[in-house]
Amino acid sequence: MVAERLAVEYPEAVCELDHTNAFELLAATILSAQCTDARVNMVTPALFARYPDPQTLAGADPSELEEIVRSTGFFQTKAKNLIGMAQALLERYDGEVPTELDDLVTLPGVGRKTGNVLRTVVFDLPGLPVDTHVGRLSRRLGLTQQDDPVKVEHELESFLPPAAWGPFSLRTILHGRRVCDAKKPRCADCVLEDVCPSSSLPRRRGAANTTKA
DNA sequence: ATCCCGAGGG
DNA sequence: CCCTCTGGAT
Repeated sequence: MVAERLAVEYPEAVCELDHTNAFELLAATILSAQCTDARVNMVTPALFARYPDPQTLAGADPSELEEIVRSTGFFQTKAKNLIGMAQALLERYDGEVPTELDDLVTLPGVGRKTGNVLRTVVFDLPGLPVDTHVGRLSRRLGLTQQDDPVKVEHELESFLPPAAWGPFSLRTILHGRRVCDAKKPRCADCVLEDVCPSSSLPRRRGAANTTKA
């Protein structure tokens, strides 16, 4: 139900982190932690020009890399993770980005959210990235009561078909940014208002639909 | 003051 | 479970 409505509203939801291959998306997604994708897209042109592949990134000078990624926040950690990620790709994966989540999450700076982004965006494999938007909207919509992103991910995956995982995540993120933002959700402009238990709009008793998805 | 496509460590 | 890491936008 909710997933279908979002599909109608955002038919072409895409990942907005600029990239031309899996390695670039991996680096961009590592930088996206607690940072807007627009900000990430401001630094990645210089990043990819200076370090176009795992070989060059693995040998990067930490302070030079820190200056390039500084404006994305957590810059010391992110620079260290980017170098470690590139070294791990060379040492353990022949310089290629792995496709299995269990492999992806062994890379420095890569957790389930980042791994699932890679799977659904560049590998066309099942992956449900649960970021702050997906967690917040899933709770507001009554799709889960969980707070832990891993538990949210598993609960959503239990009633959504694998082919819908990625698109649901991308559309939920778009809806979270445009309409259902953290501070002041615009319920009057929301296509899910009639089925949302958290809607701030007046509504007659019992009008909210309780079925999931 | 609060949030942004989090992850790692204790 | 908690805490820390960080800058930019609103």
